[in-house]
Amino acid sequence: MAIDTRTRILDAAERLFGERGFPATSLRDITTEAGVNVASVNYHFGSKEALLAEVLERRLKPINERRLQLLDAVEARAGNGPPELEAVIRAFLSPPFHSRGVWGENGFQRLVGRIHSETNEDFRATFVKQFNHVVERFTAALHRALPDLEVADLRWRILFMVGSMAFTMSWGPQLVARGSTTRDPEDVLESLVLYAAAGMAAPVPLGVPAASGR
Amino acid sequence: MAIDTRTRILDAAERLFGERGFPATSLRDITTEAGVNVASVNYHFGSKEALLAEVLERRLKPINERRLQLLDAVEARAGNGPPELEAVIRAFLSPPFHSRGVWGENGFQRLVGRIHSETNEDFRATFVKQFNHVVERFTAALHRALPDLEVADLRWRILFMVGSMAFTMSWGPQLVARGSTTRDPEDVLESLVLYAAAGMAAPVPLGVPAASGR
DNA sequence: GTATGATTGAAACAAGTGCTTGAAAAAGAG
DNA sequence: CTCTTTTTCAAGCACTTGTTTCAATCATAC
Repeated sequence: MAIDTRTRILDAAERLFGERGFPATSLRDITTEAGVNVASVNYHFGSKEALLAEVLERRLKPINERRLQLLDAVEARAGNGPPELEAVIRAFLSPPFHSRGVWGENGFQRLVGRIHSETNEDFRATFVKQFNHVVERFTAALHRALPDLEVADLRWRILFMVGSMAFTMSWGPQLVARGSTTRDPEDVLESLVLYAAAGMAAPVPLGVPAASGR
Repeated sequence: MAIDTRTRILDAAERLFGERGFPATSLRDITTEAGVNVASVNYHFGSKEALLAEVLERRLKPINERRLQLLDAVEARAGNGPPELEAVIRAFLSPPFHSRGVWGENGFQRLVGRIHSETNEDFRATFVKQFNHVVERFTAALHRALPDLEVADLRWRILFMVGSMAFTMSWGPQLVARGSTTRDPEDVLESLVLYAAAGMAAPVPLGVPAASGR
């Protein structure tokens, strides 16, 4: 059955890309693990890179849809007033944490944390484009929640937040494994939300807008 | 001259690893760029992986030394009292920002952001070990600055902070290039310090220590 | 000078890469 | 059943990978 082969390839690729990285995983690794023929990857997906794109999209699409859905709810609740900061941040951060098998296991979260490193610029550009809409909506919401913060500053802080999230996805399992800290993912998410909310609301840097001396 | 060949290989490797990633960069890419023979890599370093280790150490060692030096100063200034939170964080974050050629250019910072993704577990373990001493000293200092925060929580927040830093190194240049925000590195560092300090000082999650319901 | 050791160079090594081929098998439609 | 389309398979494609070999070259000491 065709669809079964496709899914098995996607599952194996997700696990192995997450574990070893994209360039370090060969099509033979994937097809061996999936128990299918090498040629089936090119038959079903066209190329190794197209396979990666589909691995990513399969998980990211529902995550981003969920983010927007949660943001809609937060904004509806706020009416005409500014949305609540912590709620906006939670809407952004919680979906990836609740996407199945967060810690290690299927390895998808680790994969996300490393997209930047392992793909060429063209691929990255199309990947980022997928996020643009989501990022812009959240930027706007955060701007309303934090009117005193310049958008330029806000963009940096969003990058900081995404970095914390991605890094937690990548290294979190290792941190937990070493036993120096133990918490279930829900607690980690909560901790991250509080951290990010406080960071977002941090005092604005001194100096005048741009071109300020240091 | 031997030392010159070594350095040229290191420089080329640093640039290319940073730009394309470790697995995606071949020894021939490196030696071509460096203008040396392929065999010289194995002659001088032993293997591709050993080359990576030396590329990392060359930059990371002075950065970590500088971090400890700055932390010493902060702690000396604090005397017997708790060190100032923001100063501790600045001691940790500023050295990599001041290590030559921060934004893109030589690409080392980007390389750091992606170590996790592109190396096997053994390599990663030895890499992390290099950091242990630094991380432990900063964990202790932050614990004194934030006595109400449990160490388990603190470790997560340090991970968040490192994530923000690594991500800023990786994606920052791209963000700047897109023009949606412009700031010189010094301002970005300042922004990151304020963000991290606020996050660190965020209220402690509800619930009792461990095993709390959610 | 020659001898000694460290470095470089062109060429080749075996192994692995992503991808294609063309025939066999399976599935679906009439 | 037959005919057609979709899917699988073993084999092979041209090419690249990290690493090794061994003779040529360099620097230095005697």
